Amino acid sequence: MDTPEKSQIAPPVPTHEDSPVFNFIRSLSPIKPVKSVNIAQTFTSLPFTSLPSVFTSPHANFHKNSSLLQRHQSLDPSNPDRSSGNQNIVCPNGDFTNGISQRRENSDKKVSVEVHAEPCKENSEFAAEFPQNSRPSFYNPEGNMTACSAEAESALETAGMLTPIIPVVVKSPGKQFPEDDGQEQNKEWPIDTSDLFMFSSPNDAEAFRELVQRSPDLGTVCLSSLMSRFTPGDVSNFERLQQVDLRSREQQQIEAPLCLTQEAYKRKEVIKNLDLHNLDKFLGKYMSIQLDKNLHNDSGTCVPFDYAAVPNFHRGLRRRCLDFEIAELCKLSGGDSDYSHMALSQRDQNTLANEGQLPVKGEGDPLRCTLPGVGLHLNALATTSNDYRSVEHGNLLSENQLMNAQVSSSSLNLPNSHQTLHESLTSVASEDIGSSENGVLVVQDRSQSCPYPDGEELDCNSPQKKRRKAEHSEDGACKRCNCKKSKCLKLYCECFAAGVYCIEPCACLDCLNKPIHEDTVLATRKQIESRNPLAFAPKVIRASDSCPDTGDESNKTPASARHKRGCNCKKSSCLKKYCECYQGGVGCSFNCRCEGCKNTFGRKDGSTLTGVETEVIEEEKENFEKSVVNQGSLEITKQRDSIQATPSAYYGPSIQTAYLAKNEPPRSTSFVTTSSSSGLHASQNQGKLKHSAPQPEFEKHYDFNNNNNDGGKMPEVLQSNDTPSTVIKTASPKCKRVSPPHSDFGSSPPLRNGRRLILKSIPSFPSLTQH
DNA sequence: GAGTTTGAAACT
DNA sequence: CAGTTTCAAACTC
Repeated sequence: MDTPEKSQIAPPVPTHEDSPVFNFIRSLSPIKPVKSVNIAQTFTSLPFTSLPSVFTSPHANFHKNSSLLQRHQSLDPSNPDRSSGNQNIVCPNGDFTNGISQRRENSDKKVSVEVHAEPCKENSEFAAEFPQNSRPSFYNPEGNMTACSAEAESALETAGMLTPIIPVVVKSPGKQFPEDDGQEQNKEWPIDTSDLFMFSSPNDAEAFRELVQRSPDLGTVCLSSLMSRFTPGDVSNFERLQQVDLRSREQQQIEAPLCLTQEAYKRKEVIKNLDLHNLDKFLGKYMSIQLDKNLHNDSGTCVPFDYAAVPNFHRGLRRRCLDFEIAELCKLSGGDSDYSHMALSQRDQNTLANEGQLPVKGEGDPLRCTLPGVGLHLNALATTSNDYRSVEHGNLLSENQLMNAQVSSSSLNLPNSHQTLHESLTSVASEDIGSSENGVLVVQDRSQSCPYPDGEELDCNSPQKKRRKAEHSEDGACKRCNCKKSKCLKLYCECFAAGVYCIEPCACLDCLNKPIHEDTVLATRKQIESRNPLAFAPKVIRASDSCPDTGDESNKTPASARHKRGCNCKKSSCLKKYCECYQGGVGCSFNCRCEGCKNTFGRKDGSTLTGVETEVIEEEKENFEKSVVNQGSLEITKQRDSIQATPSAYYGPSIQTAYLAKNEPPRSTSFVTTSSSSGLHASQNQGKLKHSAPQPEFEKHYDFNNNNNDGGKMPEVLQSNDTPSTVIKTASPKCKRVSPPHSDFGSSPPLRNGRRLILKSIPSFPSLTQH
């Protein structure tokens, strides 16, 4: 336990009154270390000039949960004695428990109070999982940390701190941490140092913290800056992570100040239930980078978090999409697992739950101010009002994403436990990372971030804006509805149909498509899916840009895709957006039952356009494509998102089993994936499919008698990504379209160009059915 | 902005 | 499963 180093660093302190801790405590005169609300405490002697803005955030109360309270000497210049002599504290027994330590740098410049947590047996597995290179390093590189439990505790108690102090961690860099030698019974999680002090107001507390953060040369202080803006759940998980990390800390010659709020401690049981694998990695890397940045910046000064510089976490995946699914997912994974605190503080979540979305307040955050539709992002955070079960998939951030985005966030929305989700998200290319007002990280699809160029406020009530909205809201992006009677619980509602919650820009009435009505939404969704398993599937199955065997540029045109079910236009000639094919930018196919089809993207009859007609149509097409720019990639993204964020694998049925359930042989196929998406998509999809349903079963329920392609051979796509495949029945409730396999497409212009429709994957779609 | 048209969704 | 109704988006004025 006791190592020579420890003795050298921190000789025992004879008495409590004379102990460095006691002196240190006394030096903190501005703060009366008495837990009594009756005692007015001031911070007047501290040179902070303004209240930290952070306190206006939802984390305003977070000082209670702040993990680390550290002070620089300069905090209290009136106590010169603090700077005298080395006052390292040695933990007499060196037990690796918890505690408070006074820390003094060799340079005698830094003093900090740190709370350490012991390694936790229950976390040992995480230690193994946690990559060494991603372990957090919240340490001052040169810091020699020692700690004392008994002394510190006694001293603090002597000083009048009534808050129980928990045993202490002793650790010096390079020292061996003793194994958890049977002290489990004594194990308690350290309390928040904030609890050791009473501030006259939260502002004081925060000001104190802020002040500490400004200490120019106290690198580790930055940690408090970081930690102070975590949600309690973040902190608790982070602490847990650190506990895990303690075991191997000696290998890295580092040590971390551990911090754990009482609240977090109370949540220990909850934390225990979490699979923090992803969290660990995420937090580890994130913190590593953050702290490394903070601790090792060139100037040697603490780098405050720049909220404005925080990229938008909400861009990248799906906005409010799939809240339904995640809610369901959480339910499936055990409703008692509290994922919520990983994403939002309770306060935040309450706000969310009550409003269906987070209030859009961009104060102090230019980014948020300027981001149109930020509410959309926040919508992604939709949670249940009670248990916060919902965590948007988009919240799952891969460490890669985080790293790439150079995260500088104050608070973390921690990923949930689903490794698969995590993995799937790591491959999302179009993600940015940002933070909400609450610092909640949300990943959102860029394409769904309503990127109105002028940053104009969304107003779906304006026809022009509506139109533009539509342009930007293809395939579920930025859906905004105007429902009056459907309560946004029918497919009439674009939001609902797109699998997203309605948000502020919606002009719907009596909307039930909100997180607070999650149960209703889910139930309705299930009901609809029971009627039509593909009801929430992408309507347009887009061709891949990676069709290897064609190289035909036209393959990338909308004509290479098809509406999964086809249209039924009578009067619009498939030339207006009434036509779903046209709206989706795809040509009509034999699946369509339209009359007088003049779809410029491809007529149902496959008639060839020539001469002027072609030119006109091409022009039209061009214009259209401008309006749905990136739609192709969007579609891919969407499909990928669908798979990633709400893969049917997570819930069950979906397409793979849909037909099985109906015992219907799949017939023609509007549901054709034309070498859909990218290989990524395909591969992922396949992977997911494997998860949810045995491949053979999947194959069994689709008609692969593709006449024009493989003559009924099993599509290779099911074996590899490059295989042509075929047609899948659309699963329209009414089976409206039963087209013969696909010579149809062969006759259509796109196919005539040599494109082959390849069933690379079945776009996933939300399926809530539990299995 | 109000009214109309349109076709999908829902219902019978 | 066809016919009808409902619905909301698209469109027109």
